[in-house]
Amino acid sequence: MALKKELIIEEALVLLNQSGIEGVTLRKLAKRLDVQAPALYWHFKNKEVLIHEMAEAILKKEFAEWQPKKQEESWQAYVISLFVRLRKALLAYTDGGRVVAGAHLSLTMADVTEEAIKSLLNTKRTLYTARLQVLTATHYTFGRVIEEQAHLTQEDMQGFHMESFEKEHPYLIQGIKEYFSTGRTVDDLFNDGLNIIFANEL
Amino acid sequence: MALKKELIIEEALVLLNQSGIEGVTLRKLAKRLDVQAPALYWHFKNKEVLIHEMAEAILKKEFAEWQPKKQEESWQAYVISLFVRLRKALLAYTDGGRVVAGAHLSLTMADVTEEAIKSLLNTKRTLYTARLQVLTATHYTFGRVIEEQAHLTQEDMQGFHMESFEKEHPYLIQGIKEYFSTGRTVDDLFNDGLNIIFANEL
DNA sequence: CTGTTAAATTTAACGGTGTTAAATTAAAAT
DNA sequence: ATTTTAATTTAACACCGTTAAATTTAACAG
Repeated sequence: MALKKELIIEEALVLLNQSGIEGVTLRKLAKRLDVQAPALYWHFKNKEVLIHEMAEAILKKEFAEWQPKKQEESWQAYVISLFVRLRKALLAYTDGGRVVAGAHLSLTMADVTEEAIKSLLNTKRTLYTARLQVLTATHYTFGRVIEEQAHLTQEDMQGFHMESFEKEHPYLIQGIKEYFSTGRTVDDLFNDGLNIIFANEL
Repeated sequence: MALKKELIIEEALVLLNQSGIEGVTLRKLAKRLDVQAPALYWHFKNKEVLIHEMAEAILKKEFAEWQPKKQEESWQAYVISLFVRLRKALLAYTDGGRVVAGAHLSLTMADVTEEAIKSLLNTKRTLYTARLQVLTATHYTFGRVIEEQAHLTQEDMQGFHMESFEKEHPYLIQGIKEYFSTGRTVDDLFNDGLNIIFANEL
């Protein structure tokens, strides 16, 4: 039976979640599909295109249905929820941030952006402000998730002197301690960043 | 004569600027240094560590000397200038954004963050707000630069229908046209994003 | 059912990658 | 001068993306 593009991407995503973007090799993917590696080249021009379609698939999982604004919800809250969903989509797969950020010209991202700008126009914002805030939030979200997913191993910690680091970065340390003591989560922190970006209406 | 770590990284950066992160291979780097590839393993545990040190070097080029706040400059303007410099540092090398974002636990980044937070404390901001805004700006800057450096080739454009895209994303298109017509540059756009993030003092 | 065309996959191979182990040379220290 | 340590080379391994050509599978026309 012939391979289906859908199936290939689905298995590639499984591979992605198992061992990250470096674990997605054509030979491993082919083995998963009970096929030889070059067979994949009938379906994709090259690996880059495959990754690109994986990125689109990751976004589509979250933004398949549009899930409109609730009655009691403000337009701003709705837009923020879009970016919360974007982050959720990226976090759903290992290295999801890097994978999707590397995929240029995503249609789904364009849809999300358009929806966000359009929604903000129901507030006092000008088109320029709306677009600017949405663009800023987009880059913020990607930068955020990419760092979140760049988990630091214990190898990174070796040769690292906590004492001197604490002495030279007191505010940084205090901020981190404050963060842990108040019981705030990384999700809260992400949300706070979004609220800063969308705080003003002009 | 023995190789010097400094020299290795410097040549690696040349290679990076010549052909991007994928062009940085140990064999090519070794050839540049008139040496065999495995010789590099005496100086670096593995390639990841090399990339990590390249990232640190990229940041150090911009943040070697600290360049204090000018008299007439506000503390907020000074902090913004720090992020302008961060972007400049990342843009100075091909794939600089990806390279530095992938390097976990950078001391220079910690220094910049600390300086930014400390500076903002000279305004009405609380430590939490200062830290939050700096963190947001950091992720924004990385996300921004990574997208800026993910230049889309003409291959990406193939199979892309501009007409239908324009119809389905009118605000996105209008924003882009507006952007080009007013003569604003990508640098202006980045700046506007920073101004949004640091707009409020609490 | 047959012959033909097109779709899909396999086999074999190429040049490249990071990395390791062991042998070897170069430099430093005793 | 001899021993020890630093630095590099040689050779090889397992893996990677990708291509060309041969081959199989499926679809279609008479």
